Amino acid sequence: MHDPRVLLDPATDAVRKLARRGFSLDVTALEKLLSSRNSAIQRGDDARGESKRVATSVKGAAPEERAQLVERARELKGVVAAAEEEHRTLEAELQDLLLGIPNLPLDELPDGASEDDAQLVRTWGEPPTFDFAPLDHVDLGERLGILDLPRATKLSGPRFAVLKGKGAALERAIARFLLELHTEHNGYTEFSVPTLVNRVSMTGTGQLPKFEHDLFKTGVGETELYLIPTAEVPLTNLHAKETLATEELPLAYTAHTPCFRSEAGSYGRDTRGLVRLHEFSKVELVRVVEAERSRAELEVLLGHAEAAMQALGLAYRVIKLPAGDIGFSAQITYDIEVWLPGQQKYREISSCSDFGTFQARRAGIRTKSKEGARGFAATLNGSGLPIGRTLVAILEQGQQADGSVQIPDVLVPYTGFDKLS
RNA sequence: GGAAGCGUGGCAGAGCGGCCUAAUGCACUCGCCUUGAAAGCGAGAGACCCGCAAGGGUCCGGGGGUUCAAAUCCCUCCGCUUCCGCCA
Repeated sequence: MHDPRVLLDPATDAVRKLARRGFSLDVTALEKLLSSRNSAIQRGDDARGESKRVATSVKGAAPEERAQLVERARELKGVVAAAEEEHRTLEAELQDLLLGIPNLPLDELPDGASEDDAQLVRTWGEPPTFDFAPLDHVDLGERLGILDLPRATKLSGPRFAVLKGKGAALERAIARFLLELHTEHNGYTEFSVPTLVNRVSMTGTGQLPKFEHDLFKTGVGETELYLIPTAEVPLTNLHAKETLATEELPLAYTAHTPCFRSEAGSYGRDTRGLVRLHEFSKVELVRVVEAERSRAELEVLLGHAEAAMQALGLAYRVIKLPAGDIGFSAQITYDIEVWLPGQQKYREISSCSDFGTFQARRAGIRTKSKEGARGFAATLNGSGLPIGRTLVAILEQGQQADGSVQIPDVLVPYTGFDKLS
C-alpha cells in the first residue's frame, strides 16, 4: 500500500510509473478523498477537545451555569459523532482505493508486458545436448515408475501429482538439501509455519483483496481461512504490526511448505505434468531489511537462489521482468528460468522480488533506529526453490540414452542413490 | 464443547465514574559522581493520527452502549490461564 501523500507528490511521478504497468491512477479523486478525510479528522479532534474541557468544567460549576455547560456538552457530542461517522466512511473509501493500487515499478525495468519484453541478465551453464530425442519429465517419470498422474487425478482432480518410491524420496531429498543450503551457508533461519492463514495476513502481503479468485479458501462454521499460495505469506506476516530495531535487520527466513493455487485463468496452460499444480511444495526465502537497502538486498537474495541452481548443476538464465509483467506488490522482479530439454525452452523456476515498503505498509512492519528514527521495513522474497519444478529439471536435464536419470552429486547424501533407473 | 478467572506503558504491577495529563518497581536514555564500572543522586523517555509548523487529537485486548464525563458501569467479540469433556 502506498502513502497517499507520497503518491500525490509530483516528484514521485506515480501516474507515469503506474501507467507503465497498465494502471491508470485517478489523482483528482484521490486528492479529493484524502482532503475530505483529513478535514473530518480535524473537525472531530477539535470538537472532542472542547468537549473534554467542557466536561471537566461541569464539576465545579454553579448550578445555573452547569445546565448550560451540560447543554453545550450534549451539542458537542453530536458534532463529534457526526465527524467520526464521516471519517469512518471516508477512511474505508480511501483504504479501498489504496489497497487496489499496485506498487510502482522501478525505472530500470524494461518496457512491455509480456515475457518477450524481459531483459536477459545472464545465462549460467550449458543446456545439455543429447544424441537422442530427449523425453519430457512425464514420460521419464512414468517409465521410471516414480510418477502417477492418473491416480492423482482420481484422488483430487487435474493439476495434482502423486510421486512414488524413489520419486517421493527425491522430492524429500531436494527439500532437505535446499533447507540445509540456505540455513547453513546463506544465513537463513528455518521456520515451520501455518499453511492456513486469515484474511488479514493475506491482505498484508497483497494477495487480498484483489486476487481472491487465485486462492483456495476453507470455511468451517464462522471461521474462514485461506490456504497459502506461498510461504511468503506466513513468513512475511510473522512481523506484522511489529516495530523492529534496525540493528536486528536484515532478517532472513526460510520455510518448506505446501503451496496452493487455484490457477484460475491458466486453463490449457501447462496441463501436462508437474509444472503447474494446484498443490506443490516449495522452499521460500524471505528477507526483511532496511528500506534503503532493499534494491541491494535483491541481488543478495537472487544470489542465494542462483547458488541452489548452481549446486544442482542446472543450466538456467536470469531475466529482469518488464514493468507490465511484475506482480501486484513488487517494484522489481528477477526470474530464474531453468532449461527444460523436454520443451526446448527456459521455464520459470524462481521469482525473486523486491517489494520496497509496499507490503510493510500493509502489514504494519515498522522499523526504529537506535537514534529513534522510525519508518517502514522493506520486504523481499524468492523461491529457493520450488520442489516440483526442480524435480522436473533434474529429470529432464539428467536423462540418459537408456532412460535412466543421473542425480546431481549434492543430492546423493540425501537420496542414498545416484541414479534413477 | 461445558465451567471459572484474567487481559493496564518494554516487563512487573496499582488504579473510589470527574485532580488518570495512569502510581510504584524493574529495565532503558542522558547528566552528576568515579581511573573505569557498580551503587547513589538528578533529569528524561511510548505509540499512532491530523498539521509546513506551532499545536491538537487518539491509545488501559477489539467493538458497541450508559453518562455532561468511562481504565473504572453494562453488552458483545477476541485472546490467555485453570478445571472437566473430546482428540493426534
